[in-house]
Amino acid sequence: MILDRLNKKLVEVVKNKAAEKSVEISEEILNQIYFEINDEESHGDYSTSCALKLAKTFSMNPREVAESLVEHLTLPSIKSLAVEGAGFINVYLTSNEKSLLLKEIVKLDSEWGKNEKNKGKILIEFVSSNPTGPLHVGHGRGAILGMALSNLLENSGYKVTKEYYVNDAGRQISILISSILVKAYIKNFNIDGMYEGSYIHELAQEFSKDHGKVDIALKSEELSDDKEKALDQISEYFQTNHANEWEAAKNFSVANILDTIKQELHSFDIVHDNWFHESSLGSIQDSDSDLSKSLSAIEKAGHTFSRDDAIWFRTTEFKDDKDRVLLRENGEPTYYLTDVGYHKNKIDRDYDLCINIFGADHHGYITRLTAAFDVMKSKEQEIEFMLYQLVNLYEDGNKRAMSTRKGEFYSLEELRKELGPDVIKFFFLEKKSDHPMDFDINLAKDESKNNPYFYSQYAHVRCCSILTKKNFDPDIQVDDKEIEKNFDIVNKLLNFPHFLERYTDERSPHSLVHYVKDLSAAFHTFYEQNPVINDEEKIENSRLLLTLATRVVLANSFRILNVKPLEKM
RNA sequence: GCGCCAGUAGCUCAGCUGGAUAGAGCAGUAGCCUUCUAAGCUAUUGGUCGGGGGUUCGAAUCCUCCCUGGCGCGCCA
Repeated sequence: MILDRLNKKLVEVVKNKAAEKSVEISEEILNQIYFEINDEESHGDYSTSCALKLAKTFSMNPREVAESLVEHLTLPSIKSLAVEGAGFINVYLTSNEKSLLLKEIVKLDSEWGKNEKNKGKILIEFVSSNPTGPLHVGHGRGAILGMALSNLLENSGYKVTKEYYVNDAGRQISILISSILVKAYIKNFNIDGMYEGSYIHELAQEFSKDHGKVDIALKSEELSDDKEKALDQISEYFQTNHANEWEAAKNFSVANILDTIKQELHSFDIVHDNWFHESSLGSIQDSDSDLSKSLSAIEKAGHTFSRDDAIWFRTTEFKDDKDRVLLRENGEPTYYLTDVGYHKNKIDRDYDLCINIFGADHHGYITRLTAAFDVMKSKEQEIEFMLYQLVNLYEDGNKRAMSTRKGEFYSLEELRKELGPDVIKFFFLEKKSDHPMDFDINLAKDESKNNPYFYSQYAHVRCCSILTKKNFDPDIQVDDKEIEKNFDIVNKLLNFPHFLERYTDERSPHSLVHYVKDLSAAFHTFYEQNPVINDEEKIENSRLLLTLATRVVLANSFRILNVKPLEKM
């Protein structure tokens, strides 16, 4: 890549200069010796401010430093170099170099933008919503983010495993099963806190069809006034008196709801490689289970203590505000311990990096999970978190009301049926994830340039439409002037791999969306001002080259964003 | 009270590992269709980057204090 060559050369020249002057350049400054990509033609294709940073070390003024570096910065692809402003060095590439690079893009096609620089194994966990109901819009944001980030990471060489953690044990699941059994067998019985909604009704109906009549002796009058206690009493009742039905209902409902979730994710082209069940972590009684292994790992490291008959993890040693219980007074593991056990399992599967995508309301969890991870991990393993905030739906300028009378969030399925999956993906990815988002439904439905999704797709469609009429011919000469005329578009296309690298390192898929919008805008401008199909063969072929390269880059970007590029509209 | 995230144009947001005049879209204003889809393009109006200090050649970007908003602070999951 041209930028890599430039940077290598620059560092070499700077080091020579330092040797000549017998001065030492600090590591910190050395890391700042590089060229940046310009988005404005006035400063050339690339520029560096390294002369300003080196001024002190070299005890010269910045412009002098720049001048002395420029003398030695010669490469065949460079047309000219200039020292401008306070001491910036600007590089102008030859237009012939640009033409050659564009031809390279076209040749590489879907490979353009990929790199193999990174070798690590990454586990990325996302969605992981409880199998107690359908996905809501907020889950959708996490799902879409996770998928795009996975694609970005894979694109730059990482080996990525996408995983969904299924909370198929614990109290919420018990309440779900109770809710279904109650709905199936008892009339007019309702406790605050039980799951509701049409899906519960349907599951109950289907379950009772398969399992015939069951006599239930449970009476609401006998339950505690405390609704939380009452919920547990119901679970207990079923588990002792109707153990078979309980087991059956559990398997049936979890499988069913999980299936619904999986289908919804599939309609967004989101596919996990692995569905990890909480129940597979085993029990604390089994010393070979992940649960037990994780607990003893922390104990062995000397970070636990006993208090009130519970076992605690001294997480305050890891900047947590309070210590955390791992094993409860009653001998049962806390939710925290199961999560620690899950992460022990991830560690043992030998990933270099574990990325967790969490709803921002779970951010309080980061410190304690990191603490456990750091205690249990081996060598250079790392953990990283990405948070996503709420999505507010707006329509006609008003916030759209919550979906159900229970104040639940809008379901993802409803939104998808209203808008289609791809526009939702594009909109969700456009905003930084760790920021609450206002989603404008009217805008998402709009089919004009106001809607960035359509605007970007339309650029791709225009490329395709031209290319069906005539295609770029590599055997016909290209007019370098035509290439040079279109700085914006060429600059974006040539540096695509660098941009992707940055977005990967920054974990910022939203930047890729902005890139796509910018490239689309540059292409629309080009389209209006440069009729591609043309009598001048060389000019036509040059414009076809630009069109084809744009189509390649837009398609590759859409692929990473997990959005299907349209060829016709 | 403590912690995390944020406050940039009328609106929705980029820019934040410090760099050359703070960007885009919408909304506003003025233009462009016998020509590859006008589902588009061009020009233009609009900002003491929440406020005060500091660090330096240089701060929207780093540090610090304050103000405002969102979220979180269970032997729940």
